[in-house]
Amino acid sequence: MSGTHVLDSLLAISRILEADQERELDRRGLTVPRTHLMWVLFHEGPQTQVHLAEQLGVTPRYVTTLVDALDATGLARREPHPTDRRAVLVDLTERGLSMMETMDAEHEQLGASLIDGLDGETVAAAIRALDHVRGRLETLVAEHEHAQKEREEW
Amino acid sequence: MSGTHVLDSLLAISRILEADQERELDRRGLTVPRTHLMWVLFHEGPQTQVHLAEQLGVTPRYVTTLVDALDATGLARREPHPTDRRAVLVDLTERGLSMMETMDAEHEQLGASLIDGLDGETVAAAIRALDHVRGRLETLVAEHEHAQKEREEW
DNA sequence: TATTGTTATACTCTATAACTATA
DNA sequence: TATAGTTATAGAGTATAACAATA
Repeated sequence: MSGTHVLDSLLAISRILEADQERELDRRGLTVPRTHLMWVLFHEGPQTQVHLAEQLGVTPRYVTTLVDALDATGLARREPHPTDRRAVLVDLTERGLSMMETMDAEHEQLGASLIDGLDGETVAAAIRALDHVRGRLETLVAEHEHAQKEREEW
Repeated sequence: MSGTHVLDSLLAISRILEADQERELDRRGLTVPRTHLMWVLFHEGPQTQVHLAEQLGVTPRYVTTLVDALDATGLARREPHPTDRRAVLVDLTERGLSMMETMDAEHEQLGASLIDGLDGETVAAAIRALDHVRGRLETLVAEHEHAQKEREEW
């Protein structure tokens, strides 16, 4: 009963966060996967496309498309890899970097404003519960993946 | 600081829930928006396409595409509207219905299993916090929308 | 021979604009 | 004239398969 309440609240919050994020990105002419790619560059520095594909959980082919789009809009660029002539290093441009800095600040601000008005104990309990839920979910997902592999073997 | 923790936990949980959901749907040959449409039919009964478009927050044109796909896979069907010959009523087939029943049960089970192992007080505090966060988010989104409208007026 | 990235192709998500049939 | 749904078109997300250049 209350478990369903927790799940439904989480799903509702997800939907709102996602919709708000998409609207904010749209306003800047960005899209979710492109921003995600820039986010990785922002936090981990220049990367090869294969590495980006792993980080983002998408195919290398799709990274080509994303980088093409970011390049065309002047947010990222390809540079030659210093030692491997097959590979390129993708990096943020000045404009891409300053955009990520702005978004990073907004992220912090949003986080603070979410718990604004809640007492410390409730926040602490919520953090405990969220961490627990996250752990449970990771276990469940692992089980699902296991079940799927078994299925695929037949 | 802890606000960012809450936000990051929520985002991480969203990502996991979404990825897991997509994998489960994929396994059944479904997609997220098609399932969402079936979910509405399951909970609210047969609907016109215009009404479905409103419920799902998409264009009527896209509902046509979704219903076409569900029809082609035998999960939903179009029926003539009893009084308005322009309109159709979309309804679940037997197979669509039983699929929704299965998913509904799994949803309940997932909810229960998420809080499995947490004491009642923590769960209560988490629910309080989540409801608060949701309210804050709704306020923020409304503010964003307001700001956007102002921008558009110039 | 294995790996990096790209060309070719295809399906799904989603929108806008124009149109048909009916209200 | 307004509304319900569809044809036409298009951009974005995403995948697989085949291929080129380089390791």
